[in-house]
Amino acid sequence: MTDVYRALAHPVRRKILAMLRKRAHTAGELADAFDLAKPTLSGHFAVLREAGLVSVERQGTSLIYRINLSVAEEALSSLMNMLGVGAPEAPRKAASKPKGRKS
Amino acid sequence: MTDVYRALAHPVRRKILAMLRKRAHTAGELADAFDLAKPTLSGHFAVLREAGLVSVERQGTSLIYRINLSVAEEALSSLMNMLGVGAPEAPRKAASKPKGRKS
DNA sequence: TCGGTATTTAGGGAATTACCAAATTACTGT
DNA sequence: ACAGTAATTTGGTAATTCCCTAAATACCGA
Repeated sequence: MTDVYRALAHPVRRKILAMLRKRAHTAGELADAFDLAKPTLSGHFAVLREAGLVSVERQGTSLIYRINLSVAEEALSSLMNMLGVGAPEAPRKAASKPKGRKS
Repeated sequence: MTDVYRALAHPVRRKILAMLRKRAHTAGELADAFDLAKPTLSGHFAVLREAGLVSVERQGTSLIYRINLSVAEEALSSLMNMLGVGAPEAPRKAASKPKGRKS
């Protein structure tokens, strides 16, 4: 679980996950979305892979990255459990945003 | 938000938050729960403070730490939003089976 | 004000992270 | 086999993280 939080701790990696949530992307497509060298992005991909947050499949010369939602949701569950807020198992209704009553 | 994820990325800090969810603790009580030197724990407290995840109040010679649930829940919301979990606009994409986990 | 308790700050070392350019691997079409 | 495209690995440096011991700060009671 530490690997997952660590992976989420970098803004570039969070943006990669957000892009992958919409659809799968090749490594090159993802790399083009950032103003960083490709080896740098390749390193970020490796962190996401090691956390289990993405999976990869070769297609010709390209590598297709996909988000692994079940792992990401586990992190979410763990966080919710730590905070003692409602579980995601049965989100029947749209969860309204918490209104903050303590402060 | 990066500060919050960064703070969550260390197991000691996550355990501190879990302890604080049950009740407020002094710095010394928290430090006693770990096999680490007190200055090390003090550093972890500082990371949590800078992320806004905890607040602190002096009471005599002790410092009382409390979890700041609203900030933690904001991180939760952000994560849920990033994953599209519990959100009204879930993508209806048929998830193709990712067969290979090459690693 | 002095001594004791609680906690942080200062300073330093080992390990990790983030970034880049250059080299390498994997695949495809000819 | 050769050249071209896609992506990773290698090797290097600067910045950051994590942990420690020692010193400083804040508070309290006598």
